[in-house]
Amino acid sequence: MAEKVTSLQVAQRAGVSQSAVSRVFTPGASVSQKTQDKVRKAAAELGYRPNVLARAMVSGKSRIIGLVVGYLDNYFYPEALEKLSNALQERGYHVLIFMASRSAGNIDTVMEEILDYQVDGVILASVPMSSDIATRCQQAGVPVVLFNRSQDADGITSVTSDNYAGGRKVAEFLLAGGHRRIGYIAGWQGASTQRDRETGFRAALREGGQDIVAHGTGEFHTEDARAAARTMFDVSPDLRPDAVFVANDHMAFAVMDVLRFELGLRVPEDVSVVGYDDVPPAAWPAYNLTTIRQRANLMVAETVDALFDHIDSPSNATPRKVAIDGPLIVRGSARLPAGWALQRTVT
Amino acid sequence: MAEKVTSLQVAQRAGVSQSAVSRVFTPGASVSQKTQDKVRKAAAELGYRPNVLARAMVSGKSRIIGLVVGYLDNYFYPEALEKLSNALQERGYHVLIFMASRSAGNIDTVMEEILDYQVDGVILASVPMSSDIATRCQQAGVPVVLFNRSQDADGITSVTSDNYAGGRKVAEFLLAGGHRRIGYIAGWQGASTQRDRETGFRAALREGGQDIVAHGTGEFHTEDARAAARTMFDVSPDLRPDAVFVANDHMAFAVMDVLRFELGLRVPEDVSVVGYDDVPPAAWPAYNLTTIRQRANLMVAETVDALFDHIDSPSNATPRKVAIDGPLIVRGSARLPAGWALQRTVT
DNA sequence: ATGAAAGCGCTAACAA
DNA sequence: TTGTTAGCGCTTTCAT
Repeated sequence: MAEKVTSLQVAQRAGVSQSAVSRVFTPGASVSQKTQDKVRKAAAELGYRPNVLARAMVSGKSRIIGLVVGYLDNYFYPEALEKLSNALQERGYHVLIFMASRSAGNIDTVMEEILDYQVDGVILASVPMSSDIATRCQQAGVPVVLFNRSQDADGITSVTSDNYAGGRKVAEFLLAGGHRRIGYIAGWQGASTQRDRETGFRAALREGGQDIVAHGTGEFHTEDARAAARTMFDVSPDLRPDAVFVANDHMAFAVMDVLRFELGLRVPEDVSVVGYDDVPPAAWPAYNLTTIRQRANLMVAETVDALFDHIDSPSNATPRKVAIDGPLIVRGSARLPAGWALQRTVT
Repeated sequence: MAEKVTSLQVAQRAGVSQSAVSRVFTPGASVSQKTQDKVRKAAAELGYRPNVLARAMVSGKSRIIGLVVGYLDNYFYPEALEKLSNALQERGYHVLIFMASRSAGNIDTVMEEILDYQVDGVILASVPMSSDIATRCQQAGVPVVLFNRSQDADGITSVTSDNYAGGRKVAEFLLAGGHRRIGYIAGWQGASTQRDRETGFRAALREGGQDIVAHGTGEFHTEDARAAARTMFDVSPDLRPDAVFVANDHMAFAVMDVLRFELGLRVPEDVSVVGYDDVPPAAWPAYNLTTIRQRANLMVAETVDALFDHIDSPSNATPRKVAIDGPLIVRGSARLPAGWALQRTVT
């Protein structure tokens, strides 16, 4: 069991001062090649590695980013988390996870904990009360960026897909497909993603001379979505919507299941279904869901960029709101407008 | 923007020594009620919170657990991660994520990084080369536990489901269902989970007087599983297996898709399919997959227990290998043996 | 370019 | 119970 090796030990073995060792392991320091070599050799022999925590104490930079996440059952988040973590790792940072779920105590506890760790920045994803947390982090001088959620008023940086535009695209697609009775199953109203998707959707619908004929709320949860689907579709055929836009894929799967397996309806022959996110199961043949793609790679890149802008420039980085356009991925769950080609998606 | 508040400032405002403040925030310390009150009041007024990093430096305990994970696309892992993180949070610890994926540099880099952070313990999940890493951590004096993976030889603690028993259960179920041509689609051979599942499966099959008639390898990846399914089932009907056990759900979905949507076979009428893990999509009606449940809650609890045993007792905690039995969840993807009841699963 | 010295914010003996 | 005193391992002036 290798004992802890300190810079002092390396210094002694190399016959230099302790600060020399520190310099060798500090990117922009001034050390002679000779010292460099001696130190590196000694360090290698001893298996020395700088202690990140000690460095953090004196430098004030922990190289830790706090990621606060509410839940991972929407499969967009595991994907985002993986990419986020990878991107941060490449920059020499690491992700410290904070679950802000129902089970884990209240949000205030999480807030205090995250500050205790002296994180260099915070990313908030799928977190209820995002705005409160964000504000408190900023007050504490910790850069924050909201991932896949936005905040209207204040100057908080956020990265989302262009949910308004996405909602519009779905409406236009459904309109073009000749649908006359269009329904909408919403997510949690507290989320900007939900609100923007719905706003864009309804705006484009109205421009096409229609409006939604049915509205349900799934709260982004499977069970609620299921219930909403039953209420919306378990009615006489002439009252039944011929298409439904579901605020995210996670709920759309549940809705499709109710439609096909509980109500015996065919998708898309009887009802067209469109989702949002393009999580992996959307491409699975059993669902083959038409949906708006959230470009996780781009969203992550923008998030990391924005975060480091704030970290690198103590105060003069201006808050930004990035909305990334995502394409409509046309699969088989919605009737195709005349002239539209079915998109073969490689999974 | 609140400035950093130190224990010294709190001490001055409360009119006590700095160590008094420290004691107030140290669980098992001896402080009078009077001091306690004064300090807490001053701390509240100043918005003071102990600096975890400083504490870590002197105490040698960072309250950080390193979680090394290879990928999150098998949906068993996001679930596990969420539960793990919650369980650790309850104990005052937090999870620092290290992605050991293809993209992120080699495993050695990850190893060094994880040690740099002075983590109190390491959990390895779905990581290639687990054994190497585990050994190196132990050498560095950092407790390790393998999650959902085991190591035969050495004394490394691991927590898995009882994969051998699980494999047996599947075989017995298939045998009871009257299947005569049973196939197996394997996961990555480097994983103990794969090996144990296959070993148990074949052992029970042999006891029933059969053996697998077809074997494919999916490597735990969707695409490979798809290819394996094509090879195995795109043959003349008399050569075709009438049942297949797929080493995990993630691959089983892909196999079912190939069977139904590419080859036009009915499940379970033409082919019975059984998976392993019981991830959420297995319960979705579109798949309705019969599978062995990995009890994530129990596995997480055991993992955390084992880890803290090692953390709390520097050296005399004995390595353990926990294998948690998981039930067969009978759904509709496999033909029911006479007398077996279909299990209604609440999703 | 290098060493000496002063802490970063805290805990842990040690006295009192 | 309390205050005083050492450091934890490192970065960072400040001299040299």
